[in-house]
Amino acid sequence: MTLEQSPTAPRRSRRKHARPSEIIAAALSEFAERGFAATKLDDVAARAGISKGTVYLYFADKNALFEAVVRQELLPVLARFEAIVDSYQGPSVDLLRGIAIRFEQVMDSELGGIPKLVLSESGNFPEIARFYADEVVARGLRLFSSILQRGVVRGEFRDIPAVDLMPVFVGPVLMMLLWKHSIGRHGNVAFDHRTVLATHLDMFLRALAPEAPR
Amino acid sequence: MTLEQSPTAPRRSRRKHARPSEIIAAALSEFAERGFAATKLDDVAARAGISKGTVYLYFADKNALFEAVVRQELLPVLARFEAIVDSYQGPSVDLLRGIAIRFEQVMDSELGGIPKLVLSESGNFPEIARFYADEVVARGLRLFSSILQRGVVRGEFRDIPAVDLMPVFVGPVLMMLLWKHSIGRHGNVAFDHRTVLATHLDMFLRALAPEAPR
Amino acid sequence: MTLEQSPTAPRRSRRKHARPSEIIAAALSEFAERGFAATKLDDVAARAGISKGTVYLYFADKNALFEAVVRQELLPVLARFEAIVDSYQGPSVDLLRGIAIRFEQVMDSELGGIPKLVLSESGNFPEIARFYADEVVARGLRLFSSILQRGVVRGEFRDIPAVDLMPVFVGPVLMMLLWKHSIGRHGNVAFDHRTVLATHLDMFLRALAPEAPR
Amino acid sequence: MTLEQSPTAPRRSRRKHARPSEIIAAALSEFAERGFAATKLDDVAARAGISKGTVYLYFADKNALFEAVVRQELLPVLARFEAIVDSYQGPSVDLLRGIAIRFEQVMDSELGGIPKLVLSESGNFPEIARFYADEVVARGLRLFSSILQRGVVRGEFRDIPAVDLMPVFVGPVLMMLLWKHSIGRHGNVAFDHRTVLATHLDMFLRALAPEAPR
DNA sequence: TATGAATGAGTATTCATTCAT
DNA sequence: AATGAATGAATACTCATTCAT
Repeated sequence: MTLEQSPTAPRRSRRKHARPSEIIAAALSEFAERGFAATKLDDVAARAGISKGTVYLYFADKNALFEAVVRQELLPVLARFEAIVDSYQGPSVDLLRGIAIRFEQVMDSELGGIPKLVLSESGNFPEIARFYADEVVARGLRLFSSILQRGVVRGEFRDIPAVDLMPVFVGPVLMMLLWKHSIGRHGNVAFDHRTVLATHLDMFLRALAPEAPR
Repeated sequence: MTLEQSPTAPRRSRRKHARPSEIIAAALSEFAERGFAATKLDDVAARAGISKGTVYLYFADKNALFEAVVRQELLPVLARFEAIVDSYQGPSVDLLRGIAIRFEQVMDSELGGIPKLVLSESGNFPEIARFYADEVVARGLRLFSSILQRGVVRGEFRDIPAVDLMPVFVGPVLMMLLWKHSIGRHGNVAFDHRTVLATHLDMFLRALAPEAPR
Repeated sequence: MTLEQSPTAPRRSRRKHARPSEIIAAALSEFAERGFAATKLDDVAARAGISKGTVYLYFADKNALFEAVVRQELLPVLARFEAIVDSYQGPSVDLLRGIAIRFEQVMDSELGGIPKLVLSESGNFPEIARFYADEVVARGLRLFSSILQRGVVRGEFRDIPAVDLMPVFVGPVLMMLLWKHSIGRHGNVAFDHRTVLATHLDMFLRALAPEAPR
Repeated sequence: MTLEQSPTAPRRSRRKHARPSEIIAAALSEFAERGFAATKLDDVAARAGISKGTVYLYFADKNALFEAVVRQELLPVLARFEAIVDSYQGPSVDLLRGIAIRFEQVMDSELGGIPKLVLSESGNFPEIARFYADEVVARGLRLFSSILQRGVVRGEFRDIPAVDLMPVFVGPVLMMLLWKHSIGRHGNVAFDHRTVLATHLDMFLRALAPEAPR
């Protein structure tokens, strides 16, 4: 009888605060899988284990949910990246390697769906696109720029404008990310993350190294 | 009888044959802008200058139209690339440069929207994704591989597996492409195609060059 | 065989122009019966003999339909009243009687539901209320005022401000109208239009007559 | 023990008994403003200063609340009117004047919204309509009839059937009432209660007066 | 009693698809 | 061939009602 007081009993109140993020997580999966328009709130709710109406207790409408997904998931990641760079002491080459490795980790989480989402929906959500461009990409660019500066100062890197270099650095990583969340799931072409990114990093650092002195 | 020679008569029948591709072109623009689900056939028809019902004279349904867009637009481009590579004679470095430049041209055409489209919709169109992976990417990989081989044989390139290298080569190009067709339209971050891709090519070739002999 | 060309054949094109007013008529009935919020567009469509979607070909949404019902049905009636008054020549007493009789006719048509509707929904449709106040009531007041003036000039009526007198004249008529479209349909109290309004008119004219000279 | 004498303790239990009528008052305002279907129980609860769930402690459902609003608010008023008439001694003309004045007072209270409500919702609540017709209107008619009788007996009024006369007497009053609670809130037509009703009463009594003997 | 989180039936609205002209 | 009016299935969103706390 007393066993009925199982540890899951206070489900209601405990879940209350978890709800928004549970919903966001479910929504991210669905949006990334099908895109905004093709995602049914019914499915989001089902995946979150709640009913349709409950979604509306926490988000005004489908758009607001979408925006929450993009905004709330990305910023913490960026902040973590910035913290790492700020506190780092050793050689810039290792810093860049560390960043690349963490990128891979993000890629393997559900978070990896967000870039695909923003890309796909920027036509329908100009504000999200602007947010992403100004808050994520621009911030990422500053971060990348500071890493480069550091390397240049320390004589480890050639001095190339960060705006021109970032797409070169990010492009292959992003491509693998998108690949994994879209086409890569089907068909028979198999890229191997590890070796691709290792190759990329090797090439990138090799090409960034200062000219060998004669 | 003589009326048949009116100047408008031939225009009609001429258009008759152009219709499908006019519709495909219109559909590509709309799909790329909004995604499959959010695109209304009304808008496609309007953009093609015809009525909604007419679309159904040429395409069974919206899905068929989408598949036609992806299939019919891409294959000719690929074929052209293959022809170029097959007939090329000079140094591999120049070949790679030439490919990169043509890539940029594709990027600037409406065709650039297709990768974004396939990416976005692969969750909803597994067949398209498979088609793209197997017919486009795999074929592109073979092409890229043959260029690399050529360079290796001629002593111009280091010998690195094409599967690992292609994402490194394509990633930055694709990224600029996607950027241009999505986020880049909004916000204040401005990448410059020319310099980014020039930087990329320079870095790539530099890193691919054989080790300088001591 | 040739009989197939029955006179109902061109149903499609003939109805096209009739559709909006058919829908408005159906909507008036439903709105008047149940009120705006409780009316289902499905029911409106069914009553008009069309499908739900068709309503949206002619009206942007439920609100627009409601506004069309109120606006398009009332103005013609008002105009007819004004025309009658303008062209009338005889004694003002008879004019007033004529007006009252026509009022009764309106009452017996579906149009009678509109005042009830405007009344009921003025809280939710301030614009409709304003339109009704300024375009219908104010115009009616001017009309009533001109009739009164006429009578005063001709020595038939005492001189009482129209703003104060109109509710006295209209109130009983309106009450019978509302009664008929609402409570009167239920319960066991039976007012008889004819005698009530005859009594009203008699009382009104009697009270409006100039003091008998001593 | 002594804590029970805290000043807040009695307030609570005092309110406990007031709750239903507080809810009814709040509901009346909301129903009158928006109609039954468009009224949200959330808003009623908020206006009553309680939570939505609490409404269900006192009323089975929204319908029951609506019926309570109409039933419980009207009957006491009617009873008061009847008491006044029963105990009145003086001239019938003054009685009628007194009734009219009290009518005005009711008009200015929230109670004035009830007729509008019953009118608007009689289509959806036949029982309410029947109740109103049989319990309120019929009873009012009896009341009015007894006043008339009194006047006729005393030689103050002409003898006109009450069924025909009541709408003439009530119509203008009701119209001002409805006006105030609906259209009159918007637009620029301004009727002045006092003078309109004074005019009405004057006209009515003048027309009801017996023919002057020659 | 009182709360307010959760539910899901009910509706407005959209849009791919059909088909009479 | 081409049209565009008509359809109705599909889906976002609301809100009365329930119930664990």
